Amino acid sequence: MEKMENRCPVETTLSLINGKWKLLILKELSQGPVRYNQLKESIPAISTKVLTQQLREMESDGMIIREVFPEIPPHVEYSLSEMGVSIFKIFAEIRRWGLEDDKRNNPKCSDCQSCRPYHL
Amino acid sequence: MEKMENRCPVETTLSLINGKWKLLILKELSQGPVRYNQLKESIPAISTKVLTQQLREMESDGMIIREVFPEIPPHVEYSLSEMGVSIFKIFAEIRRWGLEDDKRNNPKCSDCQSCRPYHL
DNA sequence: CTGTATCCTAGCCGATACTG
DNA sequence: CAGTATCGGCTAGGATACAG
Repeated sequence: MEKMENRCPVETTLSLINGKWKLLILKELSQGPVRYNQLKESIPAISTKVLTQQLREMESDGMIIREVFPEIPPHVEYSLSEMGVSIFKIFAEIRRWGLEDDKRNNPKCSDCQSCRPYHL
Repeated sequence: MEKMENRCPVETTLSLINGKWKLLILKELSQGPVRYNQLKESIPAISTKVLTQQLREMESDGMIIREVFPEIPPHVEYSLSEMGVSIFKIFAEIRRWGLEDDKRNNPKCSDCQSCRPYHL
């Protein structure tokens, strides 16, 4: 799913969250603004490189907002944009579907490796 | 998003359609049962290997049904299962979201390379 | 007609070290 | 604290040839 080549709203929408960690990031930010290292701690398995990468993509997609406080030491806060909130709600819908459907025997979200405290 | 390791309904759901062509296949099947070569012709850009691969995955995920008619030459029909229909509807919802949101300047789905006659 | 079997590539992702 | 820079592995997907 390349970003600029597909013209399908569904694929475009899906490409917005198709990084390996974007849903998780979305979830973390849904609690309110979070700093870089807080994110890193909430999602220990992600590397700094990939975390930054995904954050940059999400920012340029307009899903999240990156606010820099000109202090020393550096201080950066990430938060959901309005669009970030609305797409997050969509995936709450999907979650509902995923849970409803017993046919697929979905184990309830209990111990995603980096997703312990909350549920998507 | 590995299939058997994640426990998140959202990720599980997304993994169901995270092949590059699965949405397209879903769409083709939504019109009714289709034979292998019909699919290949509707989606010319896909290779036989990948087409078969994705079909097999979708089948084992319970989204589609593969029916073999014991004839010569071989005759195989693919169709949506009940679950396939229901997930397809979800992504119709997403499409609606994608189209509503002008902020992302979604070009209307007009000329996906292999997605001409219908819209997702 | 409905697929396998090979071989190959691009891009995602990770580990680790380093920086303003 | 909030990131770059580098190197390198893995795997989904693609091209092509062949088979029952």
